[in-house]
Amino acid sequence: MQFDDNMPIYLQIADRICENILSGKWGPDCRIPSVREMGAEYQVNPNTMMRSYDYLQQKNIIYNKRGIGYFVSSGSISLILENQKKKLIDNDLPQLIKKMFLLGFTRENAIEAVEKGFDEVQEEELVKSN
Amino acid sequence: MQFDDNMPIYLQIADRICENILSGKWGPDCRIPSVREMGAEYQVNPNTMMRSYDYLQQKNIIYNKRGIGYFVSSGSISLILENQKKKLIDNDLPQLIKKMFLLGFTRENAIEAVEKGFDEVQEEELVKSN
Amino acid sequence: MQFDDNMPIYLQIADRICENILSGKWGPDCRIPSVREMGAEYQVNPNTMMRSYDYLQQKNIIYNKRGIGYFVSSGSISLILENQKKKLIDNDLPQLIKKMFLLGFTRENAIEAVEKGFDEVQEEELVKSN
Amino acid sequence: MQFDDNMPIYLQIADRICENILSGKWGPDCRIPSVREMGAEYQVNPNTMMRSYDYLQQKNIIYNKRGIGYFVSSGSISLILENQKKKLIDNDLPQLIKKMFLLGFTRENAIEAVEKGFDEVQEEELVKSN
DNA sequence: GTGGTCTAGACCACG
DNA sequence: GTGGTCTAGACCACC
Repeated sequence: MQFDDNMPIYLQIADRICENILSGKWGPDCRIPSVREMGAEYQVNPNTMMRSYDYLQQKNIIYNKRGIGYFVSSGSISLILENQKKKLIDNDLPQLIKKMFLLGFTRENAIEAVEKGFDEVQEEELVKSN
Repeated sequence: MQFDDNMPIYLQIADRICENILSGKWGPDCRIPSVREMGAEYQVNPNTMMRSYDYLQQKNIIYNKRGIGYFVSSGSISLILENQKKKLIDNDLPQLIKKMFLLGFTRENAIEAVEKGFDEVQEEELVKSN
Repeated sequence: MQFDDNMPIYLQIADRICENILSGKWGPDCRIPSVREMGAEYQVNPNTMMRSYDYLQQKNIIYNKRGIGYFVSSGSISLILENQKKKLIDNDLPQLIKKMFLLGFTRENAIEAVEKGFDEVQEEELVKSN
Repeated sequence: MQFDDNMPIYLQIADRICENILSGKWGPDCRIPSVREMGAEYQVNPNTMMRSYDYLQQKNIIYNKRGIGYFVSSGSISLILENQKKKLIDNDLPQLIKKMFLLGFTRENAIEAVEKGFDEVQEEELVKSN
């Protein structure tokens, strides 16, 4: 796997794990691979892997059974979505809007652009689902 | 000034300087404050300030006259802005909107969030200009 | 059974066994269930169960007849309990009370907390014995 | 410094730092020694030291200024006391009470013992303050 | 100079 | 076998 140099590897891996949970690869209370297995898969030191697990456990997305391994929490999916939503609203969106503002977009321009963008995405998804 | 912990301070300051240029505070070939003055204003280490100027100079947004100071470049700016605008509309915005869509935002939710965000930015900028 | 994450499981089980001995469920020289039976009851790995027995045997609380099973020691227990009681009154309790005092508990707070705690334990044990 | 083998070193060091804050050695917004300095003092690897700081930052007891160091949070003292109180009520006290129960203390015995212990501590502290 | 991340390898308690 | 802790040493971004 390729890693983006602008973000810690352990966070990128945590994101990947979240994706796997969201995609249904690992359901609730499913055991995820051990630190060492996962470390081998991502070609990463077990310590680094451990950090990803630590991080996810701290966020209540996975939990630990001692001597056995890590497991997906039952509420994990909603927690992940909540986290992502929070990040989007608190960081991504304001950042983009500020950029638009500085580039001379008026309030109306901005809204219009979003409406247009949304319609396109909606249509795209509609097509995909057929 | 408050800094976002997720981005280098020198880049955040560079952004602020760009804003000031865009807002017309500093016109073409206008001398901008010295590293020390600016450093004092933003309560930041002069080294950090210097990095911001370095970065902007590298981007041809400001230029340097030795022994005198830094000045706003004339032509390059609008070109850079055009590029940014294009990139924003073609990449950043659709990407974000898609993300919102996948996270369950409805068209109305999305527009509402953008309106709210825009108003906040607008107000923020108003405050800053006083 | 629920386990406390801050203590080894085998020690927690050992405690439970001690409780059962104290409560009279298993009298002196009474044979206690096999490692497998007990492991099944507590839903625990037989290895872990074995560790509990090892630990208790080492403390002379139970003894082993090869090929037959584990048995409750006769004389040693009451002596051990006496020791524990002494240690509790002389060390553990004063230490905890001092801590409470330093953390701002009043005499009334402290007594109230103990009463509440005692009632909870009592109820818990009542439930368990059913 | 001597470390207790039953607890991770990084947590023991975190406790020591808390004590130093409580004792007033490091007031609010005071910079605490760097990871490397502290690591040298406690004869511990900087990574381990970092873990202590991580832990305390996560608990909002210290905060970080990038490139400068770690600083004591303003609300640190009440946070520390709160944590300790919580730990006492949730773990230490119930554990002790259970022990007392199993050792044959009645509710009245227990309360009496606590009253006696509290009075002794109170008197002790009175003497010390003169 | 500061913290932050990563690796490599070791040891341990626990199941 | 599992995770958890610790060390040693390296490299990096940032101030």
